[in-house]
Amino acid sequence: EATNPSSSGSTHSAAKEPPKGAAPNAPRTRKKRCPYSKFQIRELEREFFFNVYINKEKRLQLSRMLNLTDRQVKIWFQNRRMKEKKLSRDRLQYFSGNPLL
Amino acid sequence: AVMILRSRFLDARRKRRNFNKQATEILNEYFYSHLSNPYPSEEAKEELAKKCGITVSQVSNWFGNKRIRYKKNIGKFQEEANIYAAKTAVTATN
DNA sequence: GTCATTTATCATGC
DNA sequence: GCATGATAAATGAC
Repeated sequence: EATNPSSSGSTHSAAKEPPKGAAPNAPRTRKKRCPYSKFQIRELEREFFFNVYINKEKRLQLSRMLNLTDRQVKIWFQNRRMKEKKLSRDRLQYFSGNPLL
Repeated sequence: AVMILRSRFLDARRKRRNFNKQATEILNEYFYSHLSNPYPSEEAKEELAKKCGITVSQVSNWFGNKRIRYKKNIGKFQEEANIYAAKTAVTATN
């Protein structure tokens, strides 16, 4: 559980980034989805528990600690808020709409 | 008792259960009759959900999976496409 | 920022 | 063993 199953611990450095300017042709390949490690998830969840919205300062700090880009951290918080909202909707429907089985 | 329900709810999300045949029929019917634009509106999703006895989120999941899996291998779904095309053709003539 | 979506991955059914 | 439904990263519209 301690180590990162995703190779090399870095989820972005090895990934493809748009060429710095060498190739004007831009077939910007979508970044391959890379599941985060347990450690990364735990730290992200820990910060999410404190505040659902993360400021830029803590975001940069977290991204360095977890070896993620600030963009990845930002998007993770966005997705996490959507997940929380969906969980609330499902809970509401589950406990109100159905008789207790 | 509440805790039992709560725990059951929490891990019930990824405990997959296949939809019944009738629900799959309804979803496929809509998908193949809107193959040029298989993106049901929010209202259409709600109606499909009610008819299928599932949630709107499940309808969205089904269409998301269906679109990409169809696009990724059209040939595999050709037979299925013909079946529902014929079915909608029959209902159209009636 | 939200939010529908694409894509890959996960977990289960059979 | 794949089919299938749900979830996790990533993108883009607005």
